[in-house]
Amino acid sequence: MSKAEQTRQFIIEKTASLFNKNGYAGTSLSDITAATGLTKGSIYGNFKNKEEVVIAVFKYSSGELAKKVDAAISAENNAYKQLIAFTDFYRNNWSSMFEKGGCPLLNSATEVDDALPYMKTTVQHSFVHWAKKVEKIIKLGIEKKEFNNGINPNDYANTFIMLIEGGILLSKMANKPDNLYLALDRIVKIINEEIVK
Amino acid sequence: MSKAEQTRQFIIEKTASLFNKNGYAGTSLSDITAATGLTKGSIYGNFKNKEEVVIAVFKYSSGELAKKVDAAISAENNAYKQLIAFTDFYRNNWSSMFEKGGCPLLNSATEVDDALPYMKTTVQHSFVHWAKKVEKIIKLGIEKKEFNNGINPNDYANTFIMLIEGGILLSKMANKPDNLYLALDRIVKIINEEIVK
DNA sequence: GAAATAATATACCGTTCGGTATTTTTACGT
DNA sequence: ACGTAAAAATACCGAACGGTATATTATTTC
Repeated sequence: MSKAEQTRQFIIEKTASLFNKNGYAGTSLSDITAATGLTKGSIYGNFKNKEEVVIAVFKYSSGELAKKVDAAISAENNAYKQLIAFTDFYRNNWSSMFEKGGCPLLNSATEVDDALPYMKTTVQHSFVHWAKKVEKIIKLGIEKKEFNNGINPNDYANTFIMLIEGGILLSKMANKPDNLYLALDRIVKIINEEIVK
Repeated sequence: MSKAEQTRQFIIEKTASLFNKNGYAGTSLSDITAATGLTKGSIYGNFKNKEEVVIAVFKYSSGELAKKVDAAISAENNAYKQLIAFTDFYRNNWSSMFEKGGCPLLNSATEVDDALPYMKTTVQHSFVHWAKKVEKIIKLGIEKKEFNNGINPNDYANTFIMLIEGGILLSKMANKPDNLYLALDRIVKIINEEIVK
């Protein structure tokens, strides 16, 4: 990794929670220089403008989250355990996520949809990709005869995502994980009562 | 209503969807003067600073939403019908809500929680108030023996809110109401299978 | 280790930011 | 209809904004 690539990565990592906490419009270039200890010249030597930083940071933040979720899921060897591991991931990691400003998909989605058109498709893809991941587990469960085959995997995937994002929103607001836990319990209930044979 | 009160209200109404679409940090005073046709002098004659506009606009936006939800609910005469009317409200009004930038509670919550401390408690109260409203209907249903009495009204109220906010988030991102409908269907299913006797 | 190149810092650009005295206009009570 | 008080427009403030040309300092490559 060249010096430039190192610096680029350094900027992205130091800026990630800044953007996630204060938003894209709420984070200035001076905030970025302060957080990194670098100067504007250095930032603009590695990114052509603020937009490019925003996009790179979102891809990093959502990518890191996806990687961790994937790791939790792929540690299990059947569809049921994988779905439970998926819910457990949020049960175990909400605290560190909240410290970094919450779910980057949730935060970016609300800021982006009307205000930053250049980011909207990127965030859209993240949600679709997330749903596809959950969907795939459910489809695997159906294939392996673990799960009922009359169900709609995409609907269940989206239901889980809505519950998780809603749970994060309410828990973040209340400064306690109760509602997120409630949402995760609801997901587990749905898995046991409607998905599993 | 004095001229000043009229102007104040005019500014609030014209600015509401601006803030809801572009965020508080993403909306400048020039945006406000452009939207109202007024000058900075006039804005600052009616509000002491931008913060005060932000607070007034959030109270207006969330208040208008609450009024409409209340109207939909109070048109019904029993707890079950009221809960269904609550879900139907979003089924019937998502389109106009999306045009104005989506749910002001959702949008404000994500921007506010780490960045605008002076707004956080205000938004928190809105969520609590919302949950209390739904909770009250469920409690009424229990009192009137319409609903099971072993259930936790607060948990169900929060589950519904999480599903609605998650549904709005995903539907707004996808530019179609499918997932919001899915969330609302899930709420109805819960009402029928777990709440109603 | 020196030359070439890449990366960072400096100093500055024009613009927009939130905010404010002051003047002008409008609304209102009599 | 007129005088007064309230409201809105004008013109401006310093600071911060995103961005850039140039100079300086590291880092490669031979």
